[in-house]
Amino acid sequence: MLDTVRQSWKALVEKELASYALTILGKEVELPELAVQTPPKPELGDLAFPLFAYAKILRTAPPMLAASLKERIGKIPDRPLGDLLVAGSYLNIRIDTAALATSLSMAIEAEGSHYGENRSLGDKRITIEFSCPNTNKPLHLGHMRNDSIGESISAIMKANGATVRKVNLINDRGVHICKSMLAYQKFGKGETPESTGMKGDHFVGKYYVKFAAWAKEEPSAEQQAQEMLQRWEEDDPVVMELWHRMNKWTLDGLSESYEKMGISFDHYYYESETYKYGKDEILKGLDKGVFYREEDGSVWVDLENIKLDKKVLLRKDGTSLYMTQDVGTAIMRHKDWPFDSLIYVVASEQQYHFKVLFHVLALLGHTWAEDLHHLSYGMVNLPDGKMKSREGTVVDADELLLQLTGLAAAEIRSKQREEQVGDVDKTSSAIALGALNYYLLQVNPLKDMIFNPTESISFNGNTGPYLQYMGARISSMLGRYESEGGDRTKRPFDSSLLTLSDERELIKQIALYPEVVARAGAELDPSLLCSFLYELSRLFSRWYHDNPVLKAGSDELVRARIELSAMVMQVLKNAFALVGIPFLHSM
RNA sequence: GCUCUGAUAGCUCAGCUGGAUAGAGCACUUCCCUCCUAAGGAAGGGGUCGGGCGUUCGAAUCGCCCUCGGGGCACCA
Repeated sequence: MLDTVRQSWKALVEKELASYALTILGKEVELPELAVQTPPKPELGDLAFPLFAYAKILRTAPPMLAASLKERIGKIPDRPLGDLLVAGSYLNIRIDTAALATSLSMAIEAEGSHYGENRSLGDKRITIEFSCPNTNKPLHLGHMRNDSIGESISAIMKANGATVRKVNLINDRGVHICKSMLAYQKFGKGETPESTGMKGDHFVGKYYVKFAAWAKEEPSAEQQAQEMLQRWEEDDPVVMELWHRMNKWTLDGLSESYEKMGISFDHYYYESETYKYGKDEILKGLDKGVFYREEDGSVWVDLENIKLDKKVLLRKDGTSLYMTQDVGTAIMRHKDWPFDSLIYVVASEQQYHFKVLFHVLALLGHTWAEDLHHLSYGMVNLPDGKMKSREGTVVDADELLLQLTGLAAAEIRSKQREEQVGDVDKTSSAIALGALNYYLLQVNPLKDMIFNPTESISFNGNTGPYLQYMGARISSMLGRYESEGGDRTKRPFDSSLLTLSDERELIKQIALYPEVVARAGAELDPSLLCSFLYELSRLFSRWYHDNPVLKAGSDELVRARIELSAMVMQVLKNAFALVGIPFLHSM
C-alpha cells in the first residue's frame, strides 16, 4: 500500500524531471532512473528522491534542481496529496498519512488475518522438505533451527499465494540406527520407555550414546553394527522386530516434540522405503547418454560444464548412494504431488550435494528441475564453540523448551498475573515457543549463529516475549474500550487526528507490512519479518507510553487511537503467524 | 590445492539492488510506576563498518588483492 504511494510520486517526479530537461536542454534526453529512498529522520519527510545523478546532465546543482521540481510539482492541480520539501540535494515528500490510515483501516477491516498476503506466487505448488531427523536420538538445537525455518518459510510461501506441501523424510535406516539397536540388544535388559518413564526418543538416544562408550572398549563393535545392517537388509525377523519397536519409540517421542514446537507435516517419507529408489532413474539417464559407465561397472556423471568434478551415481556393485536416493525421492515426490518448485531446508554443509542433485535432475530432463532450491542455513554454535555430542554440549530441544516454559511460568507468578492469564501452563508454553522461534529466526538463515543460553532465556529487549507483550497490551486495551461501551467497528474514524510523529511512523510501518511479506518470500528469509515486527513493536511501545489512548480526551481522538492500535494488533497477529510466535491476549 | 561463506559497538545481530551525522538488543551509568500490565519507556557513554587499492559527485554497501574464521571437495549419509 505504501508502494502505491511511492510509485505514484516517483512517476510524477520523473515526469517533471523529463520536462525540466526539455526546457533546459531543448531536447529529449535519456535520464537515469529515479531512486526512491526513505529519509533518515521523520522531520525530513517520508520519501526521498536524491538528485545527485542529474547534476551533470541537467547542468543544475542538486539543491537548485530540488527547488525547481518542488515549484513545478506544487503547481500541478491534481497531484497526489502530500507536502514537498527541499532537503539539501534531495526532494522529499511528506505523504498524507491520514489518507493512508483511512485506506489501511478499510483494507485491514476487509482482509483481517489475510492483510499482507499477496498472489505473487499465483497458485504455484511448492513442496518444502525440512526437519528430516534420524531415529536414533532426540532433537537438538540444530534441528530446531531447521524446523523453525521450515515451518516459517512454508507459512511465508502460503502468504505469497503458493499451495504448499510440507514433507519430512525420516532417516530411519543405516548403520547409525543399528548402533542404538545393538546397544539396546546388549544392555537393554528388556526395559522400555514405559518401564523407565522416559520419552521414547531420549530412551533410544541413551542406547546410541551407550554404543559409543561400548565401542571404545570393544573393537568389534563397529563391525557388529555393520553385520546388523546386513541382517536388516536381508529382512531378518529378529532385527526387523527390534527395528520396528525402537523406531516407534523414537517417532512417538519426536511427534510429541513437534507438537510442542508447533511443527507439522503434510506427509512423511521414510528412508527405509525410499532408499532403493533412484537406481532406475540413473539407468534411464545412462540410456539417454547423460551419464556414463566406468569399466568397473560404476555409473558417473560428468559435471565439468557446471565447473565441478565427476560424481558417482551408482556403485560398481550396482547399489545406491545418498545422491541416488535423493534423485529417486525427488522424482517420486513429483509423481505423488506434482509441484512447480521444491525447497530443501538443509544445513549449508550440503551445498555441494544440492548443486549436483539439481544438475542431475535437469540432465534427466525434468522440467521442474529448474525451480529447485536449497534453503541453506548456517550452523548453530554455542558461545564457547561448537555443539559436540561427544562432549555433552548439545542443547536438547525438549529440555530447552521445558526450561523456557518454567521461566515463563515463574515470571507470570512473580508478577501475580495468574488470574488474568488463566491457564498458566498454556500461556507459559506459548511464551517459551515465541521466545525460541524468534531467537532462531532473527538471524539471517544463511549465517552461522551463536546460541547464547543466558540470552535466549531472557524475556527482555529484542525478544519474542517483548513482541507478545505488545500484542497482549493492545488486546487488553481494546477489551477495556469495548467493555466501557466503545464500538471499534464504528466507521469512519477521523484519521486526521493522528498527527503525531510516532503516529505517522506507525501508519507507515503498518503500510509496509505487505512488502515485507513479499520480500521474505522472494528471499526465503524469515528474519526480515522479525526485524519488521521488532520495529513495529518498538514504535508502538514508545507511542503508547507517552500518549494515552483510552484517556486521550475527546471521543474522536480515543476512537482514532483505538483504530491505530487495532491495526497494529492485526499486523502483529498476521506476522506472528509467519514466524511461529503465538499471539496472546493476556500474559 | 580448488570452492562456497562470513568479518559492523565489549557481546549478539540489523543495515549491503551505492546516497543525508552507521542502527538495535544485551551489558554499563542515570532517570520514570497516585497514569490503559515496568516482560515497559527516556537519556548517556561506546564504532578508522578486518586491512589495502580501485570504480564513483558519493562506498559498510560494488570490483580486485591480502589477513583471519567457518563449511565443502568419499563407490559415507
